[in-house]
Amino acid sequence: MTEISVTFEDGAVERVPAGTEAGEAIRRHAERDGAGRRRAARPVAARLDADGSTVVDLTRPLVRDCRLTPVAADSRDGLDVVRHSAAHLMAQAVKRLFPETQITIGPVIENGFYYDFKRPDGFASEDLPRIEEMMRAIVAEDLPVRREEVPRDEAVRRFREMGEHYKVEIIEGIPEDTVSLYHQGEFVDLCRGPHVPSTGCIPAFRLTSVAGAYWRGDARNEQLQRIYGTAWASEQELEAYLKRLEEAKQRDHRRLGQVLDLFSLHPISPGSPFFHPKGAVVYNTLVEYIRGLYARYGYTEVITPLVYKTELWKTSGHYDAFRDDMFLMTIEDDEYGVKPMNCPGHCYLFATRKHSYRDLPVRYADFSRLHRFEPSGTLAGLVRVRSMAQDDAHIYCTPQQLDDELERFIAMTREVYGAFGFDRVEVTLQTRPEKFLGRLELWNAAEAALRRALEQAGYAVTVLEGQGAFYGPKIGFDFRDVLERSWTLATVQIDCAMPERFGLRYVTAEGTEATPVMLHRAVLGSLERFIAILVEHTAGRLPLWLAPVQVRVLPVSEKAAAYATRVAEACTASGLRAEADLRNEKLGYKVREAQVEKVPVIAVVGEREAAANTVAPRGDGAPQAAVPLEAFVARVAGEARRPGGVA
RNA sequence: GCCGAUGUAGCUCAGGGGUAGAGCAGCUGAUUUGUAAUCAGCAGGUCGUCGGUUCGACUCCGACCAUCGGCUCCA
Repeated sequence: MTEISVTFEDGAVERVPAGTEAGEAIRRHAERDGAGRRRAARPVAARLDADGSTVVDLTRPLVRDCRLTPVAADSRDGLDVVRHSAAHLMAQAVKRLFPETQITIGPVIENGFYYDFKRPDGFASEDLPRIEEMMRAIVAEDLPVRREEVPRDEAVRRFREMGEHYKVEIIEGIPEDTVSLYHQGEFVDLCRGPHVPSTGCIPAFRLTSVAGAYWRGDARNEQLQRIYGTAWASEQELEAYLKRLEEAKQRDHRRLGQVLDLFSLHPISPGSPFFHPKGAVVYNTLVEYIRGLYARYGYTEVITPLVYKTELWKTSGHYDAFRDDMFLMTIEDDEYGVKPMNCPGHCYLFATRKHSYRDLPVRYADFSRLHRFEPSGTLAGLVRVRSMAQDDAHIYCTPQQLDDELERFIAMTREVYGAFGFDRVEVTLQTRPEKFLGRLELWNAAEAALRRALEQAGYAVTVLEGQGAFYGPKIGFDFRDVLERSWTLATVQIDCAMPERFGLRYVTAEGTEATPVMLHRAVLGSLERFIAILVEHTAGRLPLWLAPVQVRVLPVSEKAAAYATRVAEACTASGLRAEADLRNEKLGYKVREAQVEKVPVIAVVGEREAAANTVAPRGDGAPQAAVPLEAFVARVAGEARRPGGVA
């Protein structure tokens, strides 16, 4: 029998007969290197370098010389394998408990996996513990997992016999002539693999939720039942993950929004937040901040109607695309709508007078409230609402000014992200979708301009083909928060349709008329969503300049009440949002409450401070030495200055 | 909109076919407090809404509404 050489990471070379399984080769190597065996966790798969760096089953026969690296369960690749195998494990358990169920697909996702099933009665949450129990039983059986390669027609025939019609459909769509199947006990699934060598190698998992999902992700197709699960290399890691989820819940803006008394939602207007006084402070302070920047970046603010005849959106093209998602009403035989966006209104505003190239660029900023009839099932806190406002603006300029305008916008975005300390930003370029308005050459020029601007700004860009708006391509600035979620905040879009559809013109230097270039742009995006993201990112500890209450003065007893009031007034006189907590409570109680409400500056005053005209600040959870009142006010007022002011 | 779950006092939650309970918050009083919860008393609920079953429904059934987790969508 011919022998082959298997080279390991440590340089050791193992001579084994051709056809030896990868797992066997790893075992031999580990036996020779006792320390290594102790060091390396039990592998769940192997990386076969000579074969295109692919991760393969431990049961894969080695046929030629190769480099082989064990893949441990707790490695990135290993977790993928474990999770994929957990998905198969779940499908097997489901088939045992509910044989009438058809299996479809079951991929790995971040932190876990899911499997989509077709079952006439669907699944209830109570089914999950039963399925989990069966999964544990199958783990205990430690069934070997076996890979089999079969001709595609053969696979189709077998799955058809099993009544797995979705699998048949999937296999029929595979171009290759041979497909791989994975067996474990009585269960067989179409799969590329790799998988763990046996069902006993799936260390820790939990089923988390049931959901509906559409076959092939298309709402026109029938609905399947999706079961989500999470799987880890050990029980400890599973527990740690579940704990992280709990902690994320503590930062949820819906919870904090209540604790901090920022906003509430009421069934009387679903998806339309009520901003409480404190929430309104945050909201308005953000608007004032952006207004301050507009003064420097050359925007002019406008105020435009909330309600228009629908003719407006028939012209813009929105009516066709979004009619069902608008608040519409008929009055005196005319159909009206509440505006879901500002752009068409701004086009009318632009057309109220004749423009010269000398007027351009025109930059209309608008903080109007917008209303969109978002489907009921999609509403979520401040993140997905029916009533919202953006730091919206539309720029009309000449083609020659376009590059400068894009550069100016990127500069403003950078300034804002810098002010919030958002340093993890990814940029996407979203190109022409299948359904689009406007001329192709405009689209091509617009996409080129956006590319140019991003290159100029030095961004590494991810291109999302076909993800642009129907009227133009866009750039998205995605911010990744502390919970590793990505949010598109700023966006700029070049409009390839509206200027022509609204017949917008300006007079050129040559005395001829031309169509202006139109940009749509926002930096914060929706104020509602921005507030939600900021609250979660900061765990409710908003930056001082945004905090609804910046200073709370706590008198030690009633004897210091008058002085506490004086301190709060001194703060207010310096432009700070300050209040004195004069309630008849012990100091510890008031401190606790101020901490829970995340008031950034706590100032304790007792008889000592009153006598010395000082305050005792409480920084990061600990009391500090008393400082003179004036110095305290000056320091806090300085730190609370809104960013972006003219120096 | 679709699938699954939840809905009891302002908030967090317990209860269960015979017409509701706690803690916190609120109010009143006592306490005058030195850095994360002082004590006592009082008050507070058509048990999400509507309909059905029942002698009787907050509890069982149905529809609807809202919220949560997903799917689709997101100008």
